[in-house]
Amino acid sequence: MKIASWNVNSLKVRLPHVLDWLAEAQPDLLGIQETKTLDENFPQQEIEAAGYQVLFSGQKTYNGVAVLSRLKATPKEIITDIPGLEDHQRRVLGATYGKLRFINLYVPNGSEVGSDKYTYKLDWLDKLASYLKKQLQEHKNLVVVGDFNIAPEDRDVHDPEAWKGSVLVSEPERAALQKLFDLGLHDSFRLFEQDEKLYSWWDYRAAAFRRNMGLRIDHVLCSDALKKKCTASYIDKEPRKLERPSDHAPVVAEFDI
DNA sequence: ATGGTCGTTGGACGA
Repeated sequence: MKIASWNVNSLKVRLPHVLDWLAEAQPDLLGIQETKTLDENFPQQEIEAAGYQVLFSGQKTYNGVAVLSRLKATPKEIITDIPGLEDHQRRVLGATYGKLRFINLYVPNGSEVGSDKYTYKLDWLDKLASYLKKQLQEHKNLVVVGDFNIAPEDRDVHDPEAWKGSVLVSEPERAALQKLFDLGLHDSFRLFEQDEKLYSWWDYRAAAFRRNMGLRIDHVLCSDALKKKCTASYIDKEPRKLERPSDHAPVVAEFDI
């Protein structure tokens, strides 16, 4: 089973790239973030025509998440919020497909360390950890994907000195992500030997992609049981090379299930 | 990483 995550930065603009990538990569499950699309405008027909069933939770202008599946199972136990977290921002979409629990997240960016948005991010991650702790007790096979807006380690940052202490890499953010790892959620990417300087996001500015000035902030996390069945994990840079790309690349993990 | 661009929107704001 092939599971992926992609922050598309507007599904309206990126739909052609998404449809091309579905045809090319053929993921079984894809979590999409930053659809920036109201549910009433969601391109459901086009995605279903590509052979995928789809769930979505959107809002105007900002945020918005969707889950695409070509599995036979009907999604159950659908959630669009973290229990106990009052949030009008559409950042969460979870569903159970057969024996697999799948949660797609668009973690808050945090803007700047010390800002209100940063506080919101840390609080959001704290509530998320409580929820995922319970989810792990209820679901042996749990996959949590998304744009986490956190680079776990310095090797996930093109220039750690320049980025030191700033949003996306700050210690409180990394501690919040580490807390998820400590619950027994594994960064699938690090289960395998990887080349150096592999990232999932590059700023649109300053020709950052061409210069590979990126961060690895998009992740596929998996529970213990799935860690044992994970056979590959990688970042597909190809869509980032296209005309009018998202600033993020799809991240992929494969499981022998 | 001085800023540098996108996307949404119709002037900023968020990332």
